[in-house]
Amino acid sequence: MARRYDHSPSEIKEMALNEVERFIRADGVEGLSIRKVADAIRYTPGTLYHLFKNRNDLILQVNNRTLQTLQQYLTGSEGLDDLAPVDVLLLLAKRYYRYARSEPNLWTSVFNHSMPEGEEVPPFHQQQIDALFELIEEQLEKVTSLSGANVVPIIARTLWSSVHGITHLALNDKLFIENNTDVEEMLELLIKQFLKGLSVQSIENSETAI
Amino acid sequence: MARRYDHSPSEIKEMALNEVERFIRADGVEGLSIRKVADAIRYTPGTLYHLFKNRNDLILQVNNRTLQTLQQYLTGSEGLDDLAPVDVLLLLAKRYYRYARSEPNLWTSVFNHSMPEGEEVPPFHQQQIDALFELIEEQLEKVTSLSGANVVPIIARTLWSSVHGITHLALNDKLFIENNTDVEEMLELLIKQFLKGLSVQSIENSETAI
DNA sequence: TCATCTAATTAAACACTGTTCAATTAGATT
DNA sequence: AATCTAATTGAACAGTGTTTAATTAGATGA
Repeated sequence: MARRYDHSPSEIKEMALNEVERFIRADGVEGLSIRKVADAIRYTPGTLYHLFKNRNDLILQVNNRTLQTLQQYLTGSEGLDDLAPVDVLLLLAKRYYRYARSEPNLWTSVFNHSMPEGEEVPPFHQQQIDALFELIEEQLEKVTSLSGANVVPIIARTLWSSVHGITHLALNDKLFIENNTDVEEMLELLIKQFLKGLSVQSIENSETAI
Repeated sequence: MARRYDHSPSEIKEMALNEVERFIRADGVEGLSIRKVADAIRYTPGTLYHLFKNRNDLILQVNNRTLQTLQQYLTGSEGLDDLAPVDVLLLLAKRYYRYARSEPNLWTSVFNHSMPEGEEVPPFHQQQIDALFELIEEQLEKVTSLSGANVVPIIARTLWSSVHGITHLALNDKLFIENNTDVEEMLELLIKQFLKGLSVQSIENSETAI
């Protein structure tokens, strides 16, 4: 059988990606099998290889979806506008962690993924990640002591990588003091101390104790 | 052929783990194949399954080795004793990052690893990770404003998770502003601001600008 | 309407993978 | 020398990603 036209190419892509997402959500990237995906949408592996470059392509596209969902999860239900920048950052950090907790396999798939040797992270994916950092930059710009500074992108990435690190270790059970460690408190600690540190610097108080 | 006694069980284990390490170092965890390991040490997969529980067991034991090496890399060549705590933390952070850069696949194997569903991180591995955090706690204890505080373990994990996060994103090319972003400067920024924030708090300056 | 063309789809093959297990056999024990 | 035991093997099972030649449904042109 050939040229069934049961579905348009983009319909098949959509169906495939939905299934890939389902498999990753349930069992992580390791639980993803092209044959199973093909079965689920009632096509064969060959058709998938016609529409996607390879397994990695499938994963990458679902990862991009996940980043979009995450972005919405972070910005959604707004009400961020009338909060102080610190509090917005705090809320974003907690939401970042909560999303990771709610979709550990999808989140892990995004951030444990790395391109096969020689291949570059495709631009559409880079942009999606940059968009995330922009949320943080936006808030940092509002902190008077930093507005207009061209260090903002670096500060944003430093702060957010830290939030990311706490989330990453917590999710992989590598953080334990006792198992009731409150991760959200750690996020609060991080953001408050880091921003306090920044404000001190800008107020020219550099040589305080330690 | 059976009961060759060419090598003792622990010799075979040692040889196997050396090969596993070689494969992970070269091609990452995905490049690891039990059959290839067996071939390399001139035994068969069955023998490996006699000495190890399964593939995950192999990985876990090499990951533990890696953590030991990392620990040595961090503490080695001493000379840390006559530095200020901040500077020790700075040095440790940079070494952490540099080690990750020098052995990206081994480092990634440790921190992207998670146990199969239902299984717990074995104690010997937990302890190895705790030992890492203790290095940080040790320095934080020396910061006068914190000595004796029972929050030290949490502060240590917060700070170190942040260092970890920066390293993690940098290693997976998810940090880019421009590709010449200086990661070590970010680590410096993080640690300095975070510690500055802490000292401000302890000096009772809580409500400074922002 | 019918032959031709084209591109979507398939089945089959290739070279792998982790894991299990019955059969073998080298060396220790009696 | 016969028996026992446990280390080691080979073969089998049930998968995996990927490539390719063959098929064929539907569009195109005569």
